[in-house]
Amino acid sequence: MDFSKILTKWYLQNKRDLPWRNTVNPYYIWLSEIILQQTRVNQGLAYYEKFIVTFPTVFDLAKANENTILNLWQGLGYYSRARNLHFSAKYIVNEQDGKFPTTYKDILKLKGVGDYTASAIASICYNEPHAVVDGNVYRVLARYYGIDIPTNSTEGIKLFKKLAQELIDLKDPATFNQAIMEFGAIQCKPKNPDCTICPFQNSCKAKEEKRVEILPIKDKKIKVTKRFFNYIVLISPTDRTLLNQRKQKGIWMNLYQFPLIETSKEIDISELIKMDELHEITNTSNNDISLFNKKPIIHKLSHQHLTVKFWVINSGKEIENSIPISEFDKYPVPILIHNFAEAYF
DNA sequence: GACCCGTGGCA
DNA sequence: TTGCCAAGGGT
Repeated sequence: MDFSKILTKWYLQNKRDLPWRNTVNPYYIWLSEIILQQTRVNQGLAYYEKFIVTFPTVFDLAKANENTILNLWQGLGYYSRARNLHFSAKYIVNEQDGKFPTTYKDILKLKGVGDYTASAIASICYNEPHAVVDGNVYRVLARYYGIDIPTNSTEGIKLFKKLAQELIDLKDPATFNQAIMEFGAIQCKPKNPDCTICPFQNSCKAKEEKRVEILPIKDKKIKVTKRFFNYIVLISPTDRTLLNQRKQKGIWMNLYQFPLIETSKEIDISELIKMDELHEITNTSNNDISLFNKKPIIHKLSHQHLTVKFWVINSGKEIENSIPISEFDKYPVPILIHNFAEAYF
């Protein structure tokens, strides 16, 4: 039996029952694929269910406010996915008469859709034989063929796409694509795969050479920037607080947060009260300041380590442009801010 | 081509 | 505790 045959047989016996596997509606498949980018199935599942209930059609998604969409996306990370999803929904409705693109080439034009996602949608919904290459596929192929070319190098990206494209079952690309990803997720796992029950145990190059644990190779470690955040949580006598929207490019774009004072190192209260930025925010000589978290919160993002302090200030008077604390949940916020609010409010 | 973008699970 | 990595894509 060839690779595709063995793989498909394994898949039909071992696949999970996932909601997006019961439809070929391109809108639903698109939603699921965007949600699952760089995200584990278990983490994305609840978000998929929320989205299809809240936005049953692309028209519902297109006409929603961005805040509503970001609010539903809250906690999932990589928020540009949500902004691009909204942008593309509006494009489909306003410029394509609400009709989802039907070819790989046209699907690829959607913002937030790259080669992987276009291949997934085109194969699952329209039976186009474009091979998907995600983290699972890199791992399966690197091990099966014993390839130590870095998967994130230009050469690697090209090579693995070519290999996947050669292997794909032209008669049923949808099943092949989902099978190889599922195989990578369940059987050919990153750590401690049980090769004794693998259907490829007699043909896998990495198994033969005892290199399963070291493959695939990935080069370049990402540089992590350290930043120091001081959030100023103003509380008015009538239980109102101040939120700002992050408009600049960078992390958490378009999400909300408390007024932020960023410093080059950790600061204490004596340093804080000397800062002009603080007085611009409080609009008064400060009086009632307390630190919420005695030990700074270390919030780790893929490229940044944040050291965060929440400074709570009772303003003693009304706050301009403030919002009722009771309406806090209406605003999309980073999980860091959400966790603070959960604990404090 | 290099760098940026979140969050959570796991060993 | 730390590093890895997850159904990637944009700039």
